[in-house]
Amino acid sequence: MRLSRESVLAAAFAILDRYGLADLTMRRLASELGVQPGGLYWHFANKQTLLAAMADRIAAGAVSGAVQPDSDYGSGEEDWRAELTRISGDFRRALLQHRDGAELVAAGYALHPGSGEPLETMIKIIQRAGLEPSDAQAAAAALIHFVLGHAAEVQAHDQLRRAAALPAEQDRLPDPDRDFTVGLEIFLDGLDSRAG
Amino acid sequence: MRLSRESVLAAAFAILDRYGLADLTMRRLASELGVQPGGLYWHFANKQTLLAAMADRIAAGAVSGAVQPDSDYGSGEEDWRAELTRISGDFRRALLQHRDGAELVAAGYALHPGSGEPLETMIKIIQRAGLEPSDAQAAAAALIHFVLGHAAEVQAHDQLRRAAALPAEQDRLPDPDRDFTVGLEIFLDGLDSRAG
DNA sequence: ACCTGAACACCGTTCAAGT
DNA sequence: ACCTGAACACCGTTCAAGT
Repeated sequence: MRLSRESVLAAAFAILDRYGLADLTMRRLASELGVQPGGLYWHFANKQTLLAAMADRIAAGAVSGAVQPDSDYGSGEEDWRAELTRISGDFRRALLQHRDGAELVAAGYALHPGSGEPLETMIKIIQRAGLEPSDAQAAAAALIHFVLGHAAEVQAHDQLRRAAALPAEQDRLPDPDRDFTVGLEIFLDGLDSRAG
Repeated sequence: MRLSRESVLAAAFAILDRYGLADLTMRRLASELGVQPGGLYWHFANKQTLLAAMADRIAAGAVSGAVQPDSDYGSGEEDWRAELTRISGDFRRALLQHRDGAELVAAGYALHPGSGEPLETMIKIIQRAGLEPSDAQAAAAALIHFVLGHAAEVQAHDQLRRAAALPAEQDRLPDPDRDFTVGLEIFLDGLDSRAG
């Protein structure tokens, strides 16, 4: 079978989901595709580029739902809160969709910060909430960092459970969903203070 | 010269600061110490253990300043805000002290979340501010995630500048210090809402 | 255009054997 | 107790050469 960027990406995601980021090596990926390691380098310049493409795909999946267009500006004064809640939840869900997704996206995020769709969207919404541009940018970055860190912690704990081969859902984190909600609400309340 | 946990750690920090986390390999560390790679494994079970020890040391350096003891409880009702500001700033400074410090601590943080001194201290302060324990835990985790993510972004940008060999302080991030302050203040305002 | 073969320069870790 | 020597089982990347 012929290779393509798409088939390489698909195989990469398959390895990621089944075995985790540590086992996603170029050699393993090649052997899974029935190809020599060097063959991959015709489609991706290097491993970093491949990982960045995966990260972009994960992050892009978080903003499928269209955001309130600017034309609907005056439709509601508190809509920014609902929109920020939704997009943060979507981003979190996208990260948790793939094993080690948060770590992968966080690594890629470092390379070209701002390429991430969620960030740009959040900045706009926060500006609409009443913050000036530089504050909105700082606030959006903070929100992204919270979501990434939260998801990374959840997935790190998943990995510990796997390693220890814990039988049941025993020592789960107390309540990750609630931790996320609480953290998000605190942040939104803070935004409210600064906007009002 | 005889090896020791301490001398190994010192050499590891020297490599970290001079060449970065990617160049901190067991083999390089061994050669820097004039020793065979296998020799390191008498002092540290594996690389992960060594990195965790480094992360602990960085994080521990952030809480050198003693925190308001519980006995001084009633000394001021808004002290939690100042204390949280100080400890967050200390933590951030500790992370930025060593090259790739945030990435290192974040990775170790995943292994035993809660071992970090800063987290425990923050939880106590936030409880003192009026949040119930489970909320305080979620809030402190969120704050840690923000600081870690912020510092990681700053250092990732440092690395990009190094790689590109940019001549001057040109394309610095707009203003990392301000971004940190803004993000922190938004979070503290949110805590205030929830506490009051 | 797309991939193979084969090499280069590395890794982390183990473990008998030495001192 | 502490380290050497030497191996094992890997890595990412390059690049002439094939098709």
